[in-house]
Amino acid sequence: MFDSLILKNIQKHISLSDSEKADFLAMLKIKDFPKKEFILQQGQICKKLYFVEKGSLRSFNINEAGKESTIMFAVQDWWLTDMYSFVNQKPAVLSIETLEPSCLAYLHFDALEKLYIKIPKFEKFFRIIFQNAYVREQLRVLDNISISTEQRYNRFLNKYPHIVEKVSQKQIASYLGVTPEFLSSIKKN
Amino acid sequence: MFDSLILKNIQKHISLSDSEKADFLAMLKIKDFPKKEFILQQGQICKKLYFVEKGSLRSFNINEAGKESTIMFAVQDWWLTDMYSFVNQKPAVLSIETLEPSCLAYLHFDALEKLYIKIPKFEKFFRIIFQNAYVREQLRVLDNISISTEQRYNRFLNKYPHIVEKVSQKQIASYLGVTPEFLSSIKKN
DNA sequence: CGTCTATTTGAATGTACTCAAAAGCGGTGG
DNA sequence: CCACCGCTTTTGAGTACATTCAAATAGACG
Repeated sequence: MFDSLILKNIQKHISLSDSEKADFLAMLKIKDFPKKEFILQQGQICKKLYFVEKGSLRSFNINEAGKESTIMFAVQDWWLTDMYSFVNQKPAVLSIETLEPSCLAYLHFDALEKLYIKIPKFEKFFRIIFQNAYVREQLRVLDNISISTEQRYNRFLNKYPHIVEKVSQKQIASYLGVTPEFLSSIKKN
Repeated sequence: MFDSLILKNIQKHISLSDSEKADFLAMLKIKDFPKKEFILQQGQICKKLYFVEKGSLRSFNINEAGKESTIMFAVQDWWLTDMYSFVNQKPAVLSIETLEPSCLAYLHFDALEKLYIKIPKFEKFFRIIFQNAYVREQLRVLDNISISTEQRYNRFLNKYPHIVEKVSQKQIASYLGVTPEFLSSIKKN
């Protein structure tokens, strides 16, 4: 069987028989989105868990004061959703938009629940995915509270070179939690 | 069968037969620790996943500049470890110490691996635990980059009243990522 | 009671934001 | 292909937020 990118991603952590692959793919949907398309709007209930087959996206929050904060960028081979909204089925904290024309595979909330029952190995798969996501966010918290903005900017450049290519300075600033003006002044030095 | 706190915690998300409980408990160890005892030192390989039966703990990092940053506080009914070190079996980023005399249940890394195989339901359990932990950390990142220190302090007080009772101002400051002097000046207003 | 640490206070300094304006850049339509 | 428009990036001045350092006060604990 030809393995799409998402099957390769899954098989980094669990192995699947051909019939399991078929069952999984039957639940999966694939769709193309143009540039700057919103796939989730803050306040909606998030029903889908996305995987980036191609392209790039950004999830972000706009607070009461109107301040925009980028939570994550996602490029090819990344999973993405508003996890808070998805797992609790409560209004989304985040909006998600494409940064360029993108192809997304996704599982509906109900499909994932069925998948966990039909192929319990997926519990393991997502246990590992969430475990890694938890570690990643915890290390980001540590960066946020322990080092200077300049250091965090440099770490971002080193850690995510593929993302840097695709996003604006303004968006990086909103990921770091500083103003574009201040990030600009950092670069000068 | 009498259900200890940890069994109750687990059965919030999965149900266990008496024999499964017995298997699980056979892998679990329980130990008392005095106040201010280190259960993990930054740099060590973290071999254990802890559950707080009683007491309270703090995980924190000290960076090259000597700055101490609190990553989390854990009270009764919380799971705790250096997840980065535990899952990757690499040197710990964090130290963990008791804030008061505490009773901890814990699973050794190898025991947990066996547990996943023997009772696959635990994949589901920890999938949910890590999913929630991921959401929690992501929301903390959002707070860190989007709102003022004063607002974050107030949210901390509201969100974790049981923790506030047990920790010093200095430790809260290091959780928020500000100096104790500055937190003191915030309180004055 | 004495010691050690936490907390408060204040002055000086550095970090980051706000606001406004200019310069740069990319996409679109003529 | 060029001119224009809108958005991003830069620059700078003024202000607000946060740290550093030092010293005084208050609490915790043996």
